[in-house]
Amino acid sequence: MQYQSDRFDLPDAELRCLLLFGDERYLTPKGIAQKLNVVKSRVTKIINGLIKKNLIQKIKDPEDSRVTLLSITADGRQKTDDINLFLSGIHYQVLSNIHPENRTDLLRNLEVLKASLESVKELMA
Amino acid sequence: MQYQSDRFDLPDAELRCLLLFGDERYLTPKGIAQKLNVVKSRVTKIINGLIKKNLIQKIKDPEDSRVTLLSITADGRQKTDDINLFLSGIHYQVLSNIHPENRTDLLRNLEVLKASLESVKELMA
DNA sequence: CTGTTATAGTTCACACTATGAATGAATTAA
DNA sequence: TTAATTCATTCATAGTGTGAACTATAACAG
Repeated sequence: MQYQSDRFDLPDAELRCLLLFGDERYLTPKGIAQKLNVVKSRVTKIINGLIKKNLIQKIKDPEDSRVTLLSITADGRQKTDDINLFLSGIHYQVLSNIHPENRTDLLRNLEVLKASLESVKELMA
Repeated sequence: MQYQSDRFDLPDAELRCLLLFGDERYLTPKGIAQKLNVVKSRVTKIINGLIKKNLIQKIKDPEDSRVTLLSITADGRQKTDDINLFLSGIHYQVLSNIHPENRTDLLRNLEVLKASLESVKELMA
């Protein structure tokens, strides 16, 4: 993650947040908090950073003035495009280093590991 | 890691640091910095936390009074024993959730993934 | 032997991630 | 129309981490 921060002049959390706008037109702090799995007050700070950098903008929901609607700006769109391009490149490279005949096997094994870890996590909750 | 912190009343970094004393009798801040892969000033803080909690202690190296020798206390030893017991339990559970006939396969695949990730990391350095 | 030069550790300012309590504002429900 | 709920923000707090400046000690070179 350090790479991304340095490369794109964005703290890690802001980068992750910005990328959420690829999927949806408008996001609310509450929704972002859920997606990023952090608390709302944290989202406030992240958002402020992105607004200060002119990557997203904020309007009030006309339906319910308690809620804030966040949308990405043109600058922000440019930035996410750059980031996604970079990430795709990495993903492609990682993939190309793994022989095609090993890939399904690898994925299956990762699932096995994941399932095991999650079941232990269950036990501890 | 959150589990450990809560369970053992130790911040993550302090826990990791304390566990280093399983291997060696005396550690220096410099050596700890290398093992934890952080900067020396960070180690100073971590160490102070552990000393305050009476888990490690500090003496001056009689050979070279620039260097500080850190060693674990009885309390600290007790704590590491607890932690290691807990960790062993988890490791055992994780392992027991993975069918023995899959284990070597899993390890092999993780190596494949690791190698791939590392070679990409190389490219970017 | 004495002045560099290097090494070990600390302090401090800074940046970032994250939580939770308290607050203000708007909405919903009784 | 109160009362309860919801949304977002602010603030205090805790933690991880870096890097520059500084102190003290040790090693080295003339």
